[in-house]
Amino acid sequence: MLDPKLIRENPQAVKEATRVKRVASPEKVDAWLAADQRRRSAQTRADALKSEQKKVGDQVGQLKRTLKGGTTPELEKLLEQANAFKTQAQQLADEQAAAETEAASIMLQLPAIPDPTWPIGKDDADNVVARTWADPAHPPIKLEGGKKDHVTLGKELNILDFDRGVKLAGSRSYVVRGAGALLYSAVLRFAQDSLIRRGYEQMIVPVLVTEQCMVGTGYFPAGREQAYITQDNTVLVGTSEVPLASFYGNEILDLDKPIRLAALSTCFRREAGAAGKDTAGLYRVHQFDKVEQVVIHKADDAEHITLHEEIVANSEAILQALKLPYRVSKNCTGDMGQGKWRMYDIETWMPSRNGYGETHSGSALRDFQSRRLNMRYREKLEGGKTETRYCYTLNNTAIACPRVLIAIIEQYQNDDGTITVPEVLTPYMQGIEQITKTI
RNA sequence: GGAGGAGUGGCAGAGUGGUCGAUUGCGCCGGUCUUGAAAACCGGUGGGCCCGCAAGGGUCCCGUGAGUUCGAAUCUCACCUCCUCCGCCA
Repeated sequence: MLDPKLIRENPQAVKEATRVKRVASPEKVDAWLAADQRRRSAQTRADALKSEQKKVGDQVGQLKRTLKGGTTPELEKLLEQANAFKTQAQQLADEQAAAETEAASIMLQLPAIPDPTWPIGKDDADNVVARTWADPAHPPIKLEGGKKDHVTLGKELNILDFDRGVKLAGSRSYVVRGAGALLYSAVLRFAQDSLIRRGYEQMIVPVLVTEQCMVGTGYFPAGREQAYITQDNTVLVGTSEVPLASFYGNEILDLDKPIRLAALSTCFRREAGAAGKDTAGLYRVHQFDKVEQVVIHKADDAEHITLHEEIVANSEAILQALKLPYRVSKNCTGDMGQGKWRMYDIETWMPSRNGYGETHSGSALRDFQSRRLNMRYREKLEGGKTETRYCYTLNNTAIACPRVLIAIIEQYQNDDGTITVPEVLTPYMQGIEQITKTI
């Protein structure tokens, strides 16, 4: 959601945002302006009328009290007047409500204005690589000389079972078993510990949330098709960013310092419209587990940038500890989505793709979500006064399984078909340092 | 799932048709007093929207939404949430 004042004062900037982001359209901006104008006009008239109505109502009350149940021509006349006001006020209220509903509905579709320093572009092909990293001892490998992809390796070692996964749950389903399952949770636990050390509060949150949370975080209404919705109208989240960012919704916070949150949760995505894309393997699945970071802080652009860099650095530290080659890209405007101000993707090297695959996505949303979530804080001003402002929010993946397992399995494979467990994960692996076929 | 009860400001808790956006206490902020602090005393203390350069004015908000009424925190209906008891259950 945008600041209404901004749209009124600079509609051109919002129209430009619809263009570079490829979200909504300039016509939507004009439609909002018109609805907003109608809304305000109706309210001004309705408020004035209601004010008169109240005065007459008060007179009726006073008169009735003195008359104690009786009536006079004066009272009759006042009641007639009051009834006339009532009808008119109802009409204006309806007019106002209709315009309000329309304006609100359009508002939910409008894009936030992206940071002008971020790349402008159409889609992910226009993203700009900011940096690339690889441990010199663990460079990106290619699938040649007998090296295998994670599907083949996983099946051979019996740590991945796609056939039975599909039997249990349909397409894009999988089972991770044995040492693979240990590796799976080891990665997640390592990421959690890493964030705990960096001062992030661990949260266990609902993954089945209200529609309000989905709208509030900006996933609805645009992304309805991507979500599983239950017969109770609750929604299975595609990321714990949704419950984390919504956690303080409808509240006014005292924000002495940024609120740093992290949650491990299962995530669900329908992947509607992705039919035929990345069908094999662990890359694009309906259910996965992810450790997510969310930061809530004051409306301050400089701090926002610092925190955005922080959450990306947190994730890079995890990948570096795992010695996985990756690169960080600035997402161009066309690839960043409706609410983002800045966005980085981290892509990890995946030999089977012979390229980098997206494993992390870190966004800075300024007040886009907090306006939708009605999440504010009290800013102390000079002279002891306070002002409520909308918070700024950020989020980034810390690690997501099974997707990152593609990189781990393929990068850490040995010539004999075994997989070496990354050193930082061995404390979580019950003494297993190498995954071999055991079943 | 069945039967009852309840949702009021940061918290506690009054208020059952008008002068109530709401008594009071606690908390919080400012001040007086004090070497300093505490105590005591004095004052202040919610949010949204609309009009306005501003000062200020108007309007809405007592779980949510509809309704009754000239007028609703107060009456009616629906929904949501919480509590108690019973049943079932990881």
